Amino acid sequence: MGLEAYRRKVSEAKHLSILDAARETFLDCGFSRAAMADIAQKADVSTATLYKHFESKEALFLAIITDAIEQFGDEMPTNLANMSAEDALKQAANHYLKAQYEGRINALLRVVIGESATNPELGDLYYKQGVIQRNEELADLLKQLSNQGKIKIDNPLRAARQILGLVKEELIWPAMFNPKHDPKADADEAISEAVKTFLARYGA
Amino acid sequence: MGLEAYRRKVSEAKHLSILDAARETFLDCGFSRAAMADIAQKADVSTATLYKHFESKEALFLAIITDAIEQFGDEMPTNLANMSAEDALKQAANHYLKAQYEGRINALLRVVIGESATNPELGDLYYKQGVIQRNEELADLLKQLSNQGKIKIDNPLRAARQILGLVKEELIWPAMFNPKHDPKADADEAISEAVKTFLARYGA
Amino acid sequence: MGLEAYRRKVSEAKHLSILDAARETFLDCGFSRAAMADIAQKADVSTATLYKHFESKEALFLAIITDAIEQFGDEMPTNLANMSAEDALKQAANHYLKAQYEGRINALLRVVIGESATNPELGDLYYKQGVIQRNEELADLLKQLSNQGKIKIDNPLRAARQILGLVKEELIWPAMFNPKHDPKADADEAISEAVKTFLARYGA
Amino acid sequence: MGLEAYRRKVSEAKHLSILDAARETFLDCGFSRAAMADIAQKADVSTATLYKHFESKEALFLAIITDAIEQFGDEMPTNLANMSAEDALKQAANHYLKAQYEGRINALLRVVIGESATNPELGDLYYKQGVIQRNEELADLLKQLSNQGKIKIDNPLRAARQILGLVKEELIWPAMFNPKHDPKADADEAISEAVKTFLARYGA
DNA sequence: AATGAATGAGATTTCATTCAT
DNA sequence: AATGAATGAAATCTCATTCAT
Repeated sequence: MGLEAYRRKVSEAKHLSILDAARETFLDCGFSRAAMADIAQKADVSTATLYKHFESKEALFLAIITDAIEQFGDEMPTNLANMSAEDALKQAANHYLKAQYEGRINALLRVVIGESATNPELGDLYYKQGVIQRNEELADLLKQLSNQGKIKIDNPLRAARQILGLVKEELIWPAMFNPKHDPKADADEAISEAVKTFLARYGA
Repeated sequence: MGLEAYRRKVSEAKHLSILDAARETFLDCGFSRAAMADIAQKADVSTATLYKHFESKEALFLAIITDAIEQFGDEMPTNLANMSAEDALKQAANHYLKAQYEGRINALLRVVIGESATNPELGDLYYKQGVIQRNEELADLLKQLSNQGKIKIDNPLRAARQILGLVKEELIWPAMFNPKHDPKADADEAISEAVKTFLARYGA
Repeated sequence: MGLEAYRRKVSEAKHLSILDAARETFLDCGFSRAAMADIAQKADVSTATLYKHFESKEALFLAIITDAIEQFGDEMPTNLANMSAEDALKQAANHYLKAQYEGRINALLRVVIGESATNPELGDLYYKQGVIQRNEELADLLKQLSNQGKIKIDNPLRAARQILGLVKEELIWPAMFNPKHDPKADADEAISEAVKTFLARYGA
Repeated sequence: MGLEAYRRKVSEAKHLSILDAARETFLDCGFSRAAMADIAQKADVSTATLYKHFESKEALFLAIITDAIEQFGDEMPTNLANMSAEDALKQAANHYLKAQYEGRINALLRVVIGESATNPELGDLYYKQGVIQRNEELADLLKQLSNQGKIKIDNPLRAARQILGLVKEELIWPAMFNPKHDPKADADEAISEAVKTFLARYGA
């Protein structure tokens, strides 16, 4: 079915172009300020077409969030366990940072947090799939390091939260208030200090 | 001028009542969803009066934020230096938590973060006055504890950020995504663990 | 309170002007084709003002219907019982007709009937308040005539429906399909014939 | 041309399926609320095909009405003249009722009446072909009964309207306001009473 | 011939802000 | 000074109709 395949291809292209435009708009403007007409224009379709693809502004927003969440997890490097604890932690932190800034996850976070007051299910979804799950991935790494005797940990999930807390406070939290925040200057030192504090307690 | 004084008093009362109503509305609904008409009704004034007191919705919102910021700092207990480092840190953390939850600072944070994408000056203001400044107050405490030989710290501001990061990750961050989050169950243990990690590095 | 009174007067004037414009528009165009913007323009107000007075298109429509229904009943002349049965019935029929055509009740009927498929409560309301109630008023007249021995009736409500059926089939039904239908030419004869048939059965 | 014949057959099948779907939709929802996309879906064709068969929504609606009108007249039983006047009239009334309710003519009527305000030609068409013509069929029956000396009538058309008016007022009119109206309970008595009044004037 | 996708035009509704008294 | 009423501009969403394949 040449026709059908062609149509599917075009439709998928439009779908992606809409998602891109919506993502950009929502992350730049937040949910309320984003206008469906603007999104349509950016995606080079009519608003009617927009509504053929997503049945409401909320549905479109949710699709953006869900999409973003689904792409989490690919970011954690896998062979960290072959390194020293210090190097593994630093590299994990760097990967995390890169994803947050280059993937505009910080911008996403701002919007989700801003909407959480009036849309708690959204906040819940993001927290469970976007926050806790990533914590667990880090906890897995810590468990491996612990099994290898490189660190000593009894509660890996809490330990994961602790090192994340140390890193986020310096490198993520400021970006919540400033969309142009650039962590480059502070990153290495902040990560290094976070790891130092972490290992002061958990180092073997 | 008894009459003039009376009028001023009434006007000030209205001003406060507007601020209260606006605060409640903005924190519940976020900036965009909050309606000036609702605020006026809650404050028991007309919309026209609202605009006599605040020239725009943005100005009103800014006043709320500024007000909130001004009331920071009253929360840090003063005589912590007479305690053990552990107790002082725990008590400071508890005070911080109490202010965040009882004063609805978490709700404020959600809104400010949500607005920071489109209103960076606001984010900047809040971050400088509302975040950094409180960090510095905590840094002062750490300095005192350090001077008394109870802890060993070379960079008090970073240390302050570190303990705050440890506490916030467990007790504040979840509330960003869930307006009904209640930290009571976890608070003591989380604080205790944060202090433990902190002192593992900085304890005397 | 001069100001308050003035405002009330202006507001009531606008309210009436909106009702007039809405009535005209709904009766001319039906519910779906009537546009709130048109109604606003005809009433010389903005659409926003329209929505200050009536919270939705449906509410406005319902107000029109309710208003119309409330004005029923003033149309039945009261001293018919002093006449011959024939004259009384003829005069009642004429009054009925006049109300239907001059008051645009036929137009109202068309719209209500058209909406009844998708809005059964509306149909129910109109049937109970607008149809049955008027039947009962006519039944009262018949009862009086019967008590005076001018006619012989055991079931006044059915008799009322019967004479109304005889009249409506000739003079109202055609207007349901033709907004410009004018009954003048046929009215006298149709009424006279209806009364003749009616009295053939119920005449004393 | 076997292929062409096949195509014609398929096309005719689609035509009928469209008509069915449109009839159902229009009668359920009225003209404005009926959506062409829904009709297409119900008919299992694309909207483009819909427009190949009917050039506009109005044309499709008109086709439905015209179709319905064309099927009138098959409903009047033919051998009524062999009965007593009373039985013939009762049976004619019953047939009429059955067609109205089972054939969804009442639903059709609601829609046509609702549209007559903005589409007078439609109302005119229906009134002439759908109302007057059926009246004339009944008038024919009355003429036959009259010729047989069973009733005495000088103006058969008016007499037809009269008996129809008597019946419709009780059994059709209520259904105009209530799509779920069921006449079963009242039908026999109402018809019997209508016939009684009719024969009081016209009985031989 | 048939279709799924696309859209322009328009619908209802909302709201920050101003105006007349 | 205070207000209730008013509004322009814009938001989301719908739908009859057309187009590219």
